[in-house]
Amino acid sequence: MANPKKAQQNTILDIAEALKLSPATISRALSGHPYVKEKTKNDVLKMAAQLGYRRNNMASGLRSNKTHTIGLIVPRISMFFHAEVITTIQNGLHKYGYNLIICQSNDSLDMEKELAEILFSSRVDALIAACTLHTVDFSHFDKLLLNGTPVVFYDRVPLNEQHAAIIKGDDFRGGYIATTHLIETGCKRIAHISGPLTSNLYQDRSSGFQQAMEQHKLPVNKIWVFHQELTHTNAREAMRKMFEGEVTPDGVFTDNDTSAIAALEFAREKGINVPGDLKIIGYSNDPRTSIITPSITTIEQFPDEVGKKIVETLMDLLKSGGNNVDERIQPIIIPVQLIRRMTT
Amino acid sequence: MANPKKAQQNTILDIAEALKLSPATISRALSGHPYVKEKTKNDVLKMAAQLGYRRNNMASGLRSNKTHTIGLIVPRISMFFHAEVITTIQNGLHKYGYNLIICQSNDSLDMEKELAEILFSSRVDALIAACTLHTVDFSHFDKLLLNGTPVVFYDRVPLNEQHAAIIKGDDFRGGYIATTHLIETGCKRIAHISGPLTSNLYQDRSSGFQQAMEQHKLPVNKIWVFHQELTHTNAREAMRKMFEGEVTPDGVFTDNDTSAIAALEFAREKGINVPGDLKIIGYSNDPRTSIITPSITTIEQFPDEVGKKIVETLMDLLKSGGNNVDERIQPIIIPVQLIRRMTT
DNA sequence: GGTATTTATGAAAACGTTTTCATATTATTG
DNA sequence: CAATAATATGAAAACGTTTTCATAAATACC
Repeated sequence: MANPKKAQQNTILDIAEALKLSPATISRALSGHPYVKEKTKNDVLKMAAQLGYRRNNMASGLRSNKTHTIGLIVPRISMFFHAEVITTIQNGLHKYGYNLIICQSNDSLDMEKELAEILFSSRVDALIAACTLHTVDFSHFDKLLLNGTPVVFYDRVPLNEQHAAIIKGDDFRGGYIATTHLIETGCKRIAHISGPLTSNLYQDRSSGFQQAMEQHKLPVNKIWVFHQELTHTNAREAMRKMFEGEVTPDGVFTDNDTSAIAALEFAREKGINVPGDLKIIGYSNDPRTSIITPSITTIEQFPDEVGKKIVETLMDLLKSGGNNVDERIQPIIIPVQLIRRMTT
Repeated sequence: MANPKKAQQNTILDIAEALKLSPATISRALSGHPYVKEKTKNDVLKMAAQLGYRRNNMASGLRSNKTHTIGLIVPRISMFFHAEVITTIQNGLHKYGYNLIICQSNDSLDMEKELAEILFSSRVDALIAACTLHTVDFSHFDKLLLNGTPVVFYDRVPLNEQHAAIIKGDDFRGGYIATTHLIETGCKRIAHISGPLTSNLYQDRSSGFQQAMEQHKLPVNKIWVFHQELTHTNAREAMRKMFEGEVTPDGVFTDNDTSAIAALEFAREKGINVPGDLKIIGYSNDPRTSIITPSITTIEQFPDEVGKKIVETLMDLLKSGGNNVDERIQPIIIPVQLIRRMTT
């Protein structure tokens, strides 16, 4: 068992002393510098293992200005989409020898700002961020960018960012195909439970919704369009309001699956036949949508693809060392797909 | 917008120069040292803000040997229980000025070992770990402990660790009350779909199961007891095997909710009446269990409490600076609770 | 009013690496 | 075989803080 008396850690100097070599050579041997004799290298590696040596990342990072660490800011890791993206990113980065510091903003703008500062303080080599719903001004990321630190935004992204990479789902198309699907399955009176328009996500999905409605010459009933935080209770409340009216919707498109679940539960309780009298479509393909009865039609966002693209982009940016930053980086759009289930 | 030309960062020396003070004073002013004039402190703070100064954590950490960063190793962040625990930990630590590096082992022992090394390299002030199912030997954490770095294990924990703190749910009692509940609702032929016995979790839940059965003088049918990775397909396969036989179970206790869901789906497909002919109880109170029809009875583990206790314990350990390590730290057991739903 | 104490600051060392520069050794070339 | 190039190593500076030690200024005490 471990002896918890504070033990001083072995450093590069201990290896140097043991082998009668200079610390410089040890450093080179450990980091695979070409100009170091094969034998020396082996000796060093062996001695390092023997002494249980482990590089001190702070010393290394301070001197070399590289931390091999990448920061990630995300609203909530418990959201299915994000959990998947994060896992893909982490596994991807690991292959390149990078570590990930995962931080949650809890969808609070203040927290997001603070986390950006903290990650800057930690001198992460790059930053990945999925912003808050309320993030309209993205200037708290400027310090990183100014410093030449690559920043990749995904999901909730800035609209006019010159220097950061942007990766997002095709939200316009998502909104469009969801709405079109409702129309094609016979809906005439379609409601839209959407998120706040401060976020590009809901702007785009709303535009998609609008365009599909227009194209099929269907009127958009304004009191059936909600822009609100996409919580279970908010969605329920929206449903309650709509079904108080004389004319009620025969289709509901919600911008996330939690709201779709709430809508379905409301319908079940009120004895509204789904999909007979009311069709429901959600967004994100949360595992819960396939488990509930009836299972919910939704939009798949391919978190895996998003994650992969983020890693790929990041590696490019890190390799180019902030050289190609002058050319405006084009946003990358990941396609979406309709997953048809029993609610439509 | 940000100018991406590599800009050198402002340091403590820039502030010192601007104010004609020494770097030492700046450092003291910024870290709230008592012996610094109020006016000086204000000047420094103002100038720091003006220059957009942010402490370099690597330099700071290297010198002071404190990183204000805590490492977390977890099998998967997407597991509901862990996501909740992590969120509580992160929010809790944030209040004390600590940051969290979240790492996933993907339930791979090799990865867990590597992550422990990496986090040691980063000289985290402490480590929190929920181990792999296959972690039997915990010696890869010894280097941290040897170095005086506090380690807190939770969920999947070592059994004979002298120096680390241990926080776990009451798995024995969980197994016991789940089984007892099945018995009390009339089950006579109870199956147990459990995880591998390498992990304390499933050892304890199995013991609870055994004891409840014995106490009620019910026989344990060995071919109805499974120890396997708790995946959807494994659980399905177990169900298939059991329901091939002549005598079939009238109650199934599964050690996680994914398996319970699989069992329920199997029953639905085969037209087995739940809870009439078969009762099912899961473990963890995953949100999916309350959404599925019929909703699944399960065991609540109070991830929030676990998270809070972890933070509390950690802060104690960090305050005491590894002084009270000689007294064996007692494991902390968090109570569990039966959540009765429609499958029993 | 002199001594002791507290408060406030600076100079310089220290943390553990990496890297530049210099130099020594070995290999290659004509 | 001399001259050049490539390989291999070491000395010392550097990264940006914190902290120890020293000292100066202000305050308290008898």
